[in-house]
This record gives sequence, C-alpha cells and structure tokens, in this order.
Amino acid sequence: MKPHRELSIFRKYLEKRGLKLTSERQALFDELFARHEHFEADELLVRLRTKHKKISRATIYRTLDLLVDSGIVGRVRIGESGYRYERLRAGEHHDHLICNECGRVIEFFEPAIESLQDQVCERYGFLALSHSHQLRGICRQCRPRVSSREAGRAASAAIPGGKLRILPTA
Amino acid sequence: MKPHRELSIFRKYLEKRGLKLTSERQALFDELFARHEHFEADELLVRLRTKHKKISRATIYRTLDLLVDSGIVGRVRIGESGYRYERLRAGEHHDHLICNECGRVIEFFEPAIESLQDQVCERYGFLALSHSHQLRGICRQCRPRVSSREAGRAASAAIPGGKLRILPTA
DNA sequence: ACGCCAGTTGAGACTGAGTCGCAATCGCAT
DNA sequence: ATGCGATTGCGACTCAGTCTCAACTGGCGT
Repeated sequence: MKPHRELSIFRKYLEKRGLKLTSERQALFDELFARHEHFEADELLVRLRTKHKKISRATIYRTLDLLVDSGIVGRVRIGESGYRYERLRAGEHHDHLICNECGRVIEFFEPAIESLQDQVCERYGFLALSHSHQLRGICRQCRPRVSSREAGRAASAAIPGGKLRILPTA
Repeated sequence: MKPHRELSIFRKYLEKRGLKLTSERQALFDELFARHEHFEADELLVRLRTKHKKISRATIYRTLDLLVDSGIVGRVRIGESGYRYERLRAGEHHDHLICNECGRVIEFFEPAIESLQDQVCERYGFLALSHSHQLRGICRQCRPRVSSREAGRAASAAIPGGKLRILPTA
C-alpha cells in the first residue's frame, strides 16, 4: 500500500512535459490509490465531493487522461457504457472476466493466450499496440442464484446447439 | 450473396414473438445484407436516406436490437465510441484486429485461444456467455507509412523495455 | 376483401458520458 | 516576491442512444 513508486512516476511524467502537480491532481491521485478496485470517472467525483474536496468533472477527466497516458492507470471498456479505470502495476497485465449479474470484475492472466495473440498478429503482419480481452457471463457466486431463477422460467431460452457457445458481444 | 437464409431466420424470430415484418425492417435488413462490412447505426441511417427510403434513427436502433437478439447480427464495441454491427454467419465466430491508422477491421479466429478461454473460465468457476477480444495496433498496409513518420520524430516515444509490450486499453 | 388492434413508426425531447472555451486562478522557476 | 504558462471550474455543447406518444399499419380473423 505504498503508492510512492507510482507518485514519483506521475511526478516525473508531469515534469517531463512541463505540467504541474496541482492540489486537484494530487487529491485525485490519492483517492485513486487509496483503493484498488475498478472505478468510473463519476464515482471518483462523488467520492472526492463527499470528502469535502471540490473538483470539477472536467478536471477528473483531464487528470484521468494524464494518468492513463503516464501508464499508471488503465482505461477499460467494461459494461455497456462509458469507461472504467484501474490501477496498473508496472509490467503487469491482465484481462477480465465480468459478471453480468453482480458486476464483479475478475482479473486473469493466461500467458499461453498472450503468446497465441502474438502468433495471430504475425500471421497478419499486424503490429499490436494494445489489446482488450473480456469474457462476460456469470461468476461462481452468482451461478446458483441464476440457475434456480432460470429453472422457474420456460426452457425456451436454451441454446439450440446444446453445447455451450461463446458469442461475441462487446 | 443469398440472404434468404438469414431473412427466414429473422422472419421466424419475429413471428415467434408476434412482431411484424414492416417495410422499414425489411429495408434495413436489405441494406445490411447488401454488404458485408462492419457498420455503425448512423451509417445505415445515411445510406437508407440517400436511397430515398425514409426511416428514423429510433427505428434503426430498434431494428438493430431485434437483429442482434435474433442472432444474425453482432454488436461490437470497436473504436473509441459507440457500437459497430456486423453480419454473423451461423455458428461462426471470430475476433478482431483493429488498425488505429486506417480503421480497418481484420477478423481472426484462433481455436487454441478459444479453448484456453474455456480453461480460464473453469479455473474461476465462471460461466462465459459471450466474449470480446480485440487487438489494436497498426495493420500491414499502414506499417510502412507509420514507421517512416515515427523516424521523423524524436526517439523519445520508444518503449523503455525494448521488447514489444501489449498493454490493455479498451 | 375488410376491419380491427396490437405492434410500429417518426419526431423530437431527453439522458449520460465526455469534451470544450474561456475568464479567473495557481504552481513554480527565477 | 513576481510573472506567466498551466490549470481550474463553470456551463454550454456534442454525440450516441433511449424514450414518449400520437398517428399509422401489418396481417389475422372473418
């Protein structure tokens, strides 16, 4: 729980391009590194507002852009609308399992998938700069609840093919 | 180029829930299956408008929802904002390589990745219902252009680690 | 062929997320 | 302490998508 490392990265990032570490930026940074969850921009706004800090929505977005750009925060398209942000630990990377029921986000990392991705890129002469890989469905905790609910409904929603099919969505 | 199969699926889908095949829905369907690219909702609106057909934005979205729900069209989060739609051929599935330069979308399918995904889900007791997997970067055609442009700039943007790193973004 | 009515449409108001312009303010190098 | 470029907050704005509702229509029943 020592965000010092990230703070100095951020500081350096700002310095390098003649930007300033204002009290708003510092406050946002602190709030962000006080937890370790995924969060939305407006969530931060509310949290800071309730903590007496005043900060505008525009500044939240502007600062978030800086943090993403500096590499210590990641911007992810999760859920149906808007972005979510997450702390990024240097050099680490992960993808997401997202529960449609409770919204829980599970991070996973599968080296074999990563290297297969590289192979795919090679195949197409594609230079990958970033990627996004998310699986949506029902998490372990929600499965019992959902399946009992389904039992109540008609079986009409059953997928024809029988076998579990994974279709693209987002 | 015979969309008859899909049309009958759509027809059946509508019938099953007492919905009607209106001229607007038919027109949208036709326009959609006249090509095979990824497209945005507003794009369809424009295309139909220029083809003398009048149709409202709301109807476009409503019909697109039906098509997605019936399984013959897929909704994908590509690019920075909004959705894109794409024809789905029955049983087929693919993921995307997206070029940041020209916007080109390359479809790929890697069975090994799919099965690794299943393994990841098992590991977490997660029931996957859909997934999204996109790599963003520079396509073969754009690479020469981009690298020469980069050469002009300072080398300051070089990634420290040296090795190609793939970071999450969307 | 006709009528009926649930389903459908278009227009425009609305929403939510994010961006922009600008005058007032602030960090910080000197 | 000073100066000035960077930054902020505000509110207006955009953009994609949704909603409401009165007017319209597809297609079943006869």
